[in-house]
Amino acid sequence: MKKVTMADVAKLANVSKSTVSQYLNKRYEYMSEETRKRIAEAIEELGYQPNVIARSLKQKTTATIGVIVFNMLHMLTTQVLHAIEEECQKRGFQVIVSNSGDDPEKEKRYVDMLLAKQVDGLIIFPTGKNEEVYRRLTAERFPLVFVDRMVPGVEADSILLDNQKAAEMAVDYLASQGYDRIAIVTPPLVAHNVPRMERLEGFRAAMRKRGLDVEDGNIIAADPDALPEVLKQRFAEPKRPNALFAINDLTLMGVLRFVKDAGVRVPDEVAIINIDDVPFADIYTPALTTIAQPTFAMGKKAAERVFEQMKAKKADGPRVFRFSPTLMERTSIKREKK
Amino acid sequence: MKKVTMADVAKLANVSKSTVSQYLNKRYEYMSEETRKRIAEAIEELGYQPNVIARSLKQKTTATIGVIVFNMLHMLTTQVLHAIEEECQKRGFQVIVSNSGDDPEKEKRYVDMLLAKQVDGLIIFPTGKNEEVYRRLTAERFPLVFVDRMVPGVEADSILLDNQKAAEMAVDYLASQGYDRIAIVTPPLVAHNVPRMERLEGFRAAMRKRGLDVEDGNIIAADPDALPEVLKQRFAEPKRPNALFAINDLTLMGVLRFVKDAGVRVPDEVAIINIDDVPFADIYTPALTTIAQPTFAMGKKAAERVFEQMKAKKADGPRVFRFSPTLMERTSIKREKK
DNA sequence: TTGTACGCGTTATCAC
DNA sequence: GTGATAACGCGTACAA
Repeated sequence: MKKVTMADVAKLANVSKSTVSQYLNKRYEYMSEETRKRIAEAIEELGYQPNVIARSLKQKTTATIGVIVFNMLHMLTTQVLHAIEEECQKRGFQVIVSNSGDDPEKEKRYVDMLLAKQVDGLIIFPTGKNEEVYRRLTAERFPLVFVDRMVPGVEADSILLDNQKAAEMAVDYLASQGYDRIAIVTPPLVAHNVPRMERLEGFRAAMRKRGLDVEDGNIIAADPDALPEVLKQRFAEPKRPNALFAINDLTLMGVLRFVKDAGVRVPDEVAIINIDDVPFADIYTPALTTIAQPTFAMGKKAAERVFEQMKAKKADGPRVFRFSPTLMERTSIKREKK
Repeated sequence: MKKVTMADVAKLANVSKSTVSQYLNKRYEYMSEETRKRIAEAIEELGYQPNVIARSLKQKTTATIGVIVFNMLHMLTTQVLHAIEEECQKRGFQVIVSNSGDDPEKEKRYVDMLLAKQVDGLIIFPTGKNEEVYRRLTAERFPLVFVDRMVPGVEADSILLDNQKAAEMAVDYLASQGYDRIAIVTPPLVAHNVPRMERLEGFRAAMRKRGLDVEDGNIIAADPDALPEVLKQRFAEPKRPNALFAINDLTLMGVLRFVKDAGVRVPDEVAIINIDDVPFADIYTPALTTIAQPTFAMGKKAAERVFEQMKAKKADGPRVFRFSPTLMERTSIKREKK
């Protein structure tokens, strides 16, 4: 069934393969009205579908880009992916998605597989622990864009949230409403996780600027699962925080779990703000004030950059794109406190 | 850089392309220890990467499957996709993801594109409005699996929730706790959307079995956006429902929006249950009782079926796989009411 | 305007 | 054991 080839069409239309090829590539000027019609009919009759593989072999381009993410289940990933896919479809490209599960070994394997499949570009949500692999790519000027995290020492386009600003936004808003004992809640801090560190740094800087203390006890780092317990302990100590800044949606879940279990009232006893605009933010009680990432714009940009790199064979210098977060003011923070 | 080909390796190792090919396909018996070593070295030295495209052209198989979903942003989609990807990676396959946005035209285009790219199989979350396309596929015995929705009249493997059972589960649980005025909340009912109809049917059947009335006013169908308003009106009428059964996560959001805005207390004034285990179910107050779909198992099965179809060239008869939902008992329903 | 011949990188089939 | 040589399906000079 699928064995209909150009040759078959040519034969039926009484022309040569090359003419059919011309037709397929819309170079109609090179043929008579007559033959054009015959070819069209032949194609229709046979239900001919060009074999993209054969074309790729010749042209060394597959109209496919590879995306490797470190966690497919993250909402951010889903949304960015969605935008990437949309942007690619517009250009007739398709997307191969791979999930590294944050495992550098897997990530490396997938890069190789994707390369072997001759993808025209790569968008990676990097584990961050494969410098050599990334570098090999950039050295060859292979179209590459990092998303969400960036890799120090690797010169590639990177699409990132303006993490410092996001943290600052949180602190500023909280402080402006009169909160002074603000704690940051984060997954364990690891140096290679740039955004995490940037958010912490932004937090520190903003607190300093506002003349607020950052006590050690108010940097709460724990795995999401352990978080409720850790928070419980912290709240048993003196000088409880009166505001919690969750660094992402996962830690937010830990925070919410805690306030629910411990019966801590929001925002009366503690205010909550977080990065990532979770879908249930405004049906939650109280509605959650959040700092949203422009996920769609980020995905779109990522795709655009790959295409630009594909076009411009010369490297126009890797760039870092910082996207501004948006404060979604709701009610998990009391206004004008004090 | 990437132009290292088999010929280069062959030259460097002083053998012919065929021998290199043998080596690559691990047919070591056919060569001396000696040459084998030389080839290995040559490959290493040149950093040779086989060109999968060329191989595909010859073998007519791409180790790639295509997935077309109707809404990439749905959580169900994400989770099923994740399982599919994992299952494919195990077998060295990769996944091209396309989003139809529930637009039949787009869906059709993507099927064609994917076919042109010679994918070895297709997993589709179907719009349901492309019967001819689907049928063309099954007629050619092309490996095809439907997920989430099924298409009447098209004989293909389908991975589905046991929708009747899910609805029954909701009604049974609600009834067993003493609720009698149960309303079903759903997006607009359209005939080609099989799961939606099945859930409604299951609801009706279960109510009948329990001897409960289904008043017209208690079948609440509206677009998610309009839902809060529609519910508000319904609750202004006499004989309010004392329990709401949301058919999926989207309508659940509408329901929650409504109870929040209208200040209706859950579960005191109205109980809530829904299909789809939303991530915030147990940090919500009250914790949401839900009926979870085994998304991971469903995705895994979908992938497995494609592979089985690929293997067994003869059609072993299309099958429908019904997955049993799980009741996640939480607190949005009062126990032992009355 | 249309046809011929060759190349793309592999694999398969035979000889040697 | 190893090596020519012919496919695979399409694009493209170049010739006609």
